[in-house]
Amino acid sequence: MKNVYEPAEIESRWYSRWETAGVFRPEYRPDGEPFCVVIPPPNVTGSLHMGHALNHAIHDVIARRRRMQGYAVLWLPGSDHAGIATQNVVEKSLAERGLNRFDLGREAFVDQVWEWKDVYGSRITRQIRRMGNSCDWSRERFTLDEGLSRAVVEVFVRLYEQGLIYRGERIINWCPRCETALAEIEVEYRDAEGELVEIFYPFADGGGGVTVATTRPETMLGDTGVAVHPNDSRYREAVGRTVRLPLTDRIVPVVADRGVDSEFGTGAVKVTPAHDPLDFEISERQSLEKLLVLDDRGVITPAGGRFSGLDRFEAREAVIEALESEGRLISRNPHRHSVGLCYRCDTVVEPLLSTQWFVRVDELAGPAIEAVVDGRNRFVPAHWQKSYFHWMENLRDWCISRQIWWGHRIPAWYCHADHITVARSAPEACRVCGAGELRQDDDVLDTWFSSALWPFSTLGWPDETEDLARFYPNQVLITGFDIIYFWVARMMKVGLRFLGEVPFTETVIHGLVRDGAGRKMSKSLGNTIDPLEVADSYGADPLRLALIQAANPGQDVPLDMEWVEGTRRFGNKLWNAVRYTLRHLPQGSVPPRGGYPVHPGPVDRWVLAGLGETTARFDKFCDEYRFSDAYGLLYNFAWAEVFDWYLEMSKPALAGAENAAATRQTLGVVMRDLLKLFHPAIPFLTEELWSHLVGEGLLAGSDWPQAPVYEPTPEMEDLKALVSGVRQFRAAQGLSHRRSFLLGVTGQPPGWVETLVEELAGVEVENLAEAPGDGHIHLPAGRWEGYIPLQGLVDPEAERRRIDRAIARLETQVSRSCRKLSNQNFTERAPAAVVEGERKKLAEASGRLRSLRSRREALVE
RNA sequence: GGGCGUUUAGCUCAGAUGGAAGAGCGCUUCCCUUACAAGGAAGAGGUCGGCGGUUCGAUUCCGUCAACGCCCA
Repeated sequence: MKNVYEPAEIESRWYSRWETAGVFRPEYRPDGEPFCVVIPPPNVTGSLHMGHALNHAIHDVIARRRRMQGYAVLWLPGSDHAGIATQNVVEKSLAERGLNRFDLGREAFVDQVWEWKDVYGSRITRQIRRMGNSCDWSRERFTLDEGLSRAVVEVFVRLYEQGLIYRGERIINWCPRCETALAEIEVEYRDAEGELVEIFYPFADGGGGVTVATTRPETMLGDTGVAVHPNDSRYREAVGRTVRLPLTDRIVPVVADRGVDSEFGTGAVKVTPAHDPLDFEISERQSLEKLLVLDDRGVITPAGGRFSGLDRFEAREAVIEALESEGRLISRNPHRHSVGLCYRCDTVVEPLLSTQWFVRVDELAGPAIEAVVDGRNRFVPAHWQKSYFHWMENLRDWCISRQIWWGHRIPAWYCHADHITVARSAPEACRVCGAGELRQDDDVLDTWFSSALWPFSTLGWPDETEDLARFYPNQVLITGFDIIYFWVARMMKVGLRFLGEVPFTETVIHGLVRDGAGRKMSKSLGNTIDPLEVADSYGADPLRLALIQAANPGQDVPLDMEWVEGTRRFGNKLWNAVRYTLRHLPQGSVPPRGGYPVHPGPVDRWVLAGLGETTARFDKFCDEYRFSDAYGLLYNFAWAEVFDWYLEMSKPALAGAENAAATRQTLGVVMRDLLKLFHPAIPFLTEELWSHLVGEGLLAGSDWPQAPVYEPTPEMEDLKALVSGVRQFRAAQGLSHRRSFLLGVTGQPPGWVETLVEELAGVEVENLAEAPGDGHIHLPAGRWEGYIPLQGLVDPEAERRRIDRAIARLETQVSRSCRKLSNQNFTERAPAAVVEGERKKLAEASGRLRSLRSRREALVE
C-alpha cells in the first residue's frame, strides 16, 4: 500500500467489479425483504450537477446500508425524455444547418431526436456510475421506452374514460418561443420594471368616458369590454353604457363584475378575455366575446388591424404611440410588477386562449391528501407536508398537452366532424359517428405526466409483473423540496388512483446545494461546482462524504471545496490507519463478520464499547434519515477516539507479549467495522481497504455490523486526563516531547495505566503513596493525581500564569455555585438530584481552588 | 397580502423534555515522534438576533419585534 490515499486510482477499480458480481441487483439477496427506491429521473439531455450528486449520495447511503442489512434492495435508475428541453437541443442543432423541424416533418424529426438520445443520452448515466451509485442498471428505464409508453397510454385512456381528462378551451400559459402550452407550475414569476399605462375609452354616445389602467397596452386590441366593481360608486353611471375603443373603433359594453379590484389603477379595467385569465372569467360571467389578437409566436393577428404582424413588444410601443397621437393616452408611469417566464427558456409567457387537454385534479387530490394525513406516507422532515397540503388544496386543472413532437403523442383521434375518439391504439372508426379516416391529435403529453407514473411504470405496470408485486409501494422517495409540487404530489395522486396504495411510504426532502457563502449555485453567478471535476481532482468519495455531512435534514447544503479537502484528508487518515493495522496483522486475517475478542484487555474493551455505542447511535440517526449527524458522529469517533487514542495505545500492547493477541484482534475488527459503517458514504475507498484488510468477498455485498456490547472501562477518562495534563504542562513550558521526566502518581494506578501514561505522555511514572509536599505541579485526574517535580523543569512565570488562569476559572465557578445554593428558592424547588449535583460541584471546585492557591504561594517563595 | 423556515465561535452548521455552550474549517504556538506533515500536541475565540413573560433557574418554553431566505397570491 502506498503511504498516501489516491482516490483516482482506487475509484477506477471497483464499479465494474460490483456490477459483475451482481451486488446491485435485488436478486443478490434472494431471501431479503424487498426495499425499493426509484431515482428521480434526470433529464436525458442533462449532465450531472451538484444537486444530483447530493440527491444520489443520499440515495446511495440508504441503498447500500439496507443492502448490507440484508434487504433485497432495488435502486431503479433511468431518465426522462424532457420533452421541451430535448426538442430544443435538437432544434438548435437543426437551426445551425438552416433547418427547422417542419422542414424535416414529424417522423424524421423524431427519428433525429432518438439518434441524438442514443449518442448523448447515456452521458448522465455514466456520470452516475462514476460517482459510485449502486443502481441496478439491468432495470434501467426511460420514460419514452416501450413499456413506459404503454403505461402512459393506459393511464390517459382510463382517466379519460373516468371523466378525469378532458379537452377544453381555456386560458393557458403559452411560451411563444417554445410554441407550446405550459402547466401553471412551469411558469416562474419574477419582478420586472414595466409601465402602468392609463388609456381613455370615451363613451360611444359621447359625454365623457372611462380611464383604464394596464401593463400590457397592446392587448387593448383584443378588448371586448370594460369592467368595474359593482359597488364602485365612481362608475355607477357608466355601467350599462358602451365605450368606443381607440385604434379599433370597436364598441364594447361597460359591465359590473365582482372580479374587479377597485383599488388597482383607476378601478376600471379593460377586459381582454382571450389574453388574460381573470378577464376570461369575467367574460364567461358577462357573456363577452373572446377575441384572439396574438398568435402562437406572440405576433399580432389580423384581428389587430393595422398592428397585424408586429411582435408583441413592438406592438406595445406602437400602440402607445398611436394612442398618444390620438390623445387617448392619459399617463404612463414606471411600474414594478411580476412577469411570468417559461421555466425552460426564460421567455415571457403569454396567457392565451387555447384548446388543450386537462386533468381534472380535485378528485385525485382528496386521497393523496388523506394518505399523508393518516400517515400512510410520511414526510421527513415533517413540516414539508404543510407545503404539500397547501399545494394540494389549491389546485387548478393540470394542462397536459404540449405542442411539440418529442414525447408521448396524445392517444386521441378526430374524425372530419371533430368527434373525439380516445383509444389505446389507432381506432378504425370514429366512436361517435363511425366515420373513417381519423387523424391523431398532434400534441404530446407533458413530460411530468409520464414522471408521475415512474414508481410503478418502471416496475412493469400495467402488467402484473413480479417486480411490481414485490417493489410497489417503494419504501422511500428522496428529492429536493423544489419538486414536491412537480413530482411528489402527482405521483401520489396517480399511484393511489391506479394501484390503490401510496407509491412510497416515506418522502425524504433535502435542500439545495449552495456555495460556501450560502448563495445558490448558478451559471450566471459563476459559482457552480462541477461534481465530475471534483471527483477527478479530489475523488468521488470525498465529495460524497462532504455532501452527506453538510446535508442537515430540511436545510440547504452549503458546499465549499474546503469541505471536500477536509473529507479527503479524512480518507487519507483512514487509509493510513488501515496501513498501520496491516503492519501488525497479516493481510486478510480479519474475518468478514464477528470475531470480537472474548477477553479483551481494558483498553481494547474501551474501544470496543465505544464502537458498540457508536454503531447503535449511528444506526438510530440513519433510521431517522439524519445522515449528517450519523456520519458526523462516526467521523468523530473514528478520528478522535480510534485514531488519536486507541491506535496510539495499541502500540505498546502490540510490542509487548501479554495482550498482543487480543489487541491485534480488536484492532482488526474495529477497523473492519469502521469500513463497514463508512462504506455507504465512501464506497470506493472502503472497498479498497476491505480488499487489503479482509480480502474475502466484496464489502458492498457484506453484512452490516452488529453493535458489540462491552462493559466500558471506567479508568479511561482519568487516564486520558493524566496524559493530557502532562501534555498541557509540556506545551505551557515549551518542553520537547523527547524530554522525559518523572511523574509521580498517587492512587496506585494499575500496571497497564502506568505503561500507557509513560508511552503517551513521555514520562517516567513513579508510584506515590501520598501527595508530596511543595515543589510539584499538580495534575488532577480523578482517581489518580499526578505530580511533576518542579526543579529544573519549570519557568515559574509560565506556571504562575497557568495557575492564575485556572484560579480565575474556578473562582467564577465557585461564586456561581454559591449564589445558586444560597438561594432558598433553588434548594427548595429544584429537584434534589440537581441540588446535590450543584453541591458536589461546589465542593470539588473549592477543593481544587484551595490546592491551587497554596501551590501558587509555594511558587512565589 | 398569506404561509413556511432561519438567526448559536471569524465562516458553515449541530445542540439540549429548561440545571455550568459543541463539531468541522479558519486562526495562534510548538513538534518532520517509522500508519498518516493530506499529520501530531496545546491554545485563543461565544451577554446562543432585540425586548418582554413564565420559572428557583431560559440560549432552550410562550409572546412580541427585527433582519434574512423560500413558497404562494
